[in-house]
Amino acid sequence: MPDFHDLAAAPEPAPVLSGGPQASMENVMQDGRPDPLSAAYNPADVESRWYDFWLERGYFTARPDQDRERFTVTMPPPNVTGQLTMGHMLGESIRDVLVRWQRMEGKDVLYLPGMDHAGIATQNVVERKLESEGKKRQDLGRDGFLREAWAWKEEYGGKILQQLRRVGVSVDWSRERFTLDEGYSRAVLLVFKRLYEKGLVYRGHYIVNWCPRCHTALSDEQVENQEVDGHLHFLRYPVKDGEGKHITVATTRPETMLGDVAVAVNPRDRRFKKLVGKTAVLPFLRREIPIIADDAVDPKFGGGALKVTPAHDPVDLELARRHGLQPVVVMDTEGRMNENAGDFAGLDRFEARKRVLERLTDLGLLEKSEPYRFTLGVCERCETVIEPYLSLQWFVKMAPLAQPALEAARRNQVKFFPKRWRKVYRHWLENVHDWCISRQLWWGHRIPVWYCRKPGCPSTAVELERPGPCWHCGGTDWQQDEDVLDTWFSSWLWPFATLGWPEETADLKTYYPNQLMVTGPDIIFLWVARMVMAGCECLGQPPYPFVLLTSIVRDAQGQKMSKSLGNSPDPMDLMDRYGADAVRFTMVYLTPTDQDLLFDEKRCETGKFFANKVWNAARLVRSRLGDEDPRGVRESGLELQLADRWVLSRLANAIKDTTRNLKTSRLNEAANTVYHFTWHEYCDWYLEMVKPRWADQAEPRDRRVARWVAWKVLDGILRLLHPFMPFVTEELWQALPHEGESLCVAAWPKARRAWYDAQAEAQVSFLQGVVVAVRNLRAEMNVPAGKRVPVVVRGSREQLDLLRQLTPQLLPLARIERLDLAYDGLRPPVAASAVVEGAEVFLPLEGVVDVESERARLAREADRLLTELEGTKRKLRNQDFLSKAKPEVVDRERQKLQQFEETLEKLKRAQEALREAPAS
RNA sequence: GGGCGGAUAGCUCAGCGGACAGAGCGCAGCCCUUACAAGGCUGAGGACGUAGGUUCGAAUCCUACUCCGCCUACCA
Repeated sequence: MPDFHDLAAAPEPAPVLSGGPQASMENVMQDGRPDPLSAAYNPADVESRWYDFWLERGYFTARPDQDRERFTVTMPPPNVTGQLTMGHMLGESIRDVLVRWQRMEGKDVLYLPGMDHAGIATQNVVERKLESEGKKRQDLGRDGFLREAWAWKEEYGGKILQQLRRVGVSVDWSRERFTLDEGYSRAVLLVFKRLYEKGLVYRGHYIVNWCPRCHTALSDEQVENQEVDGHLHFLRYPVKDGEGKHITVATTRPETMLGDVAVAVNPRDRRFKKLVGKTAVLPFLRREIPIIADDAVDPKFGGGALKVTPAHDPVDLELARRHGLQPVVVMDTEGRMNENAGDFAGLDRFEARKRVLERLTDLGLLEKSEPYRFTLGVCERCETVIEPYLSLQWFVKMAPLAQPALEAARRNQVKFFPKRWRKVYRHWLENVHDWCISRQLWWGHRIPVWYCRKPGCPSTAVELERPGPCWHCGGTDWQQDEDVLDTWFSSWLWPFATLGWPEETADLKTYYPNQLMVTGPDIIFLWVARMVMAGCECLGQPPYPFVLLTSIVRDAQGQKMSKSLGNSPDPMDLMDRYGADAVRFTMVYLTPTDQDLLFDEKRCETGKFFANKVWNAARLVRSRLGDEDPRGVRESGLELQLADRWVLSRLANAIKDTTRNLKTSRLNEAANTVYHFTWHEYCDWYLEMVKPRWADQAEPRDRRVARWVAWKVLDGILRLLHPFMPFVTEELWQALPHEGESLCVAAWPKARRAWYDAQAEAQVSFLQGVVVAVRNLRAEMNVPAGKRVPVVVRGSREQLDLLRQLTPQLLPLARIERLDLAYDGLRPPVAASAVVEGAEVFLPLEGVVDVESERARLAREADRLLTELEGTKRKLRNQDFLSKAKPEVVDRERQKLQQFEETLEKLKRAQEALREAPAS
């Protein structure tokens, strides 16, 4: 077995189950020794054991010095404030499946973990903590607060990473990164500086999304849109010298009228022709504001006139700038009306809205209020209503950065799976707005911009360190910008800043670009697109060639799982109750390729029961292996039986399908393939068929074959399953004869060409048909489950020979007492019967069976077949079908016809035979 | 307003041009058969959202519609 890691010095693996100290179960193996594998699988017991073992052996540590193909994936860094969610659980399961699979394929794997400092979220948490102590961040000052935040990070920050260990993620902890650690911070500041120098970072007064509760600006992507039922209010502004005339504007935010500087109408709107150029008088403040004409005004909306509030609306700001109008800010950073709001100063914006409406009503200036449905922006962190707010902020000019990112996708240098997300990505990049990156917070990367404080000196320096003397005035009194950078301004560097960039580290050279990104489609804009932009900008190539977008986890009602809704189970609790393997497997097994995952925790039983099934299959094989060591056995020297050839062929197919599904990112299909093969082929059929060959009285040479095949296939199953269920598979693999020291570095199985055996598959499929037919007849005829029955089969010589060969293995499968093969062509006089691939299976009645019900059953069966037959005949009578359909399709139809006719013929004879039978 | 998904068994999904439409869970019946009751066997259950069209043939391709979900947008 190839050994992919430099582990020559590693000692033998701990004999965990091979008679280890925990072997305390009462089960006894055939040879009388106690069996350490308990009858019921206990995940907690097993799962606590292996993670440290893997870590100690360094299996997860990437080795860039080795000459192997590499496979690099970075973990989307969870927030330091984080709690493991079901979304993480899914993402981590998927990533770890792929990573473990690639490791078993022999690649040099780097799965890099880390955390995000999560500016707003963390600052909120720390502020809340201070609040509970009766303190505010301002009391501590900036440095004091940061000390507090770091202390908090040290204490709680790694909690989610601890939780991830529980999941079993095979990450390289030696390369763990934090977006606020020293080297990483340097990379962030450097990118800011470089973009500034290229003119792609600029500072300016614009309308930003302001959260009055978090006291900071947000990017567009950090605002969530909610549909709300509100009102559209129609306000009347008196026209100066208008002889009592008014102009009516419509708004959902009446309080912003206090910041109005104009009323705008569409220049082509005849209704207002005479008013353009006149002056309106703003109620309360008596401010005289011009009535202007601008194309941006939609004459069909509201009354056709737009109130212009440049300090509180982006469209209005642009419009005002076109007309040289000065904005008036009427709110403070808390969302309260400020001194420009006249009598309303000091009121909260919503209170002010109420009062404005009341007083307008009193003055007869509120024309009407109509119910109106519109979208409202709320802060993604605290759900506070966002206030569009004019302020001085830093921005990234996005269009130039977007071009290479678009190009990369166009050239397929970045591919998306499922494909449709590419469109989403492209659409966003094509319409991207500039990115507001300054945040009025303390926790984060402080903006590396310095302003000379000498009065009148205009110097601004962008430097990672405090600059030397001012080149303009010679002063040294620099004031650093108070703001920090948006968290995503650091996250977008994740695929390479984690590898040491901007230093030319060995890691960077080896592991950039990464091979894969696995994340949720909800952060394509926020993160994925930006990472591609940053990768192209900083390293000249995209950070990874492939993005796998996972399902979003929702509850059974389709609602997104979230803490606030309380509809998300705690993954830790699930793992306690079902086992980490079970939850992992279930998530992957359930996740649809291109849809959200509606999750119900009860589904974890699928994984739990499956783990138990595998556990027990291994227990069986292990006990029947006796003291035989199958490892030395040469496959070529074995005389394989039909069942052996069949199961090896099925294994080959399972390996092929699982591997293909992993390659094409159909993880659920991959899980499904292993599940089905293990349970419904290996366990249900092979292990059942092989049991008689293990018996004491069985022929020793063949017993050896049966043992070897059972072991070999199980070994293959454990390998295939390991990425999905790392703990239980390692436990079992160690407990069975194995080569190498850990399953997680064992080779991914290869399907041997010689294993494929179409003939064996066809033959076993026939035998299964016979068994199922007998079971079916028994059930239909209400034969008591425990009763053994005689069975007679008529059929071709080949069919009968096949049955004869396998008779001993077949009998227990259908509780058959005696299998009579009618080489003489005789049929039992009175029997229930079924047809399998042309062969007739008889369950002689002999009082066991009710003749009437068998007649009815046969009639039903014949009826059904007749319908089929008719359909086929109809097709074959159709000239168009015969001439236009593909020849092989026509041919298949002819075969069907023949088969139906034969079967029907046999059913009829069975019916005739019963007609002569005495009623029971 | 634009865009994207979805609609198939009670539930969650697979099938995406040719044989009575499949799986898992759930349900019903029978079984504690010495790996597993976290198990085994058997079974019931479906106008493939609606209406048209293309085709020898449609759950599958096209068009329209209905209903759900998501994303996006400077009609205030």
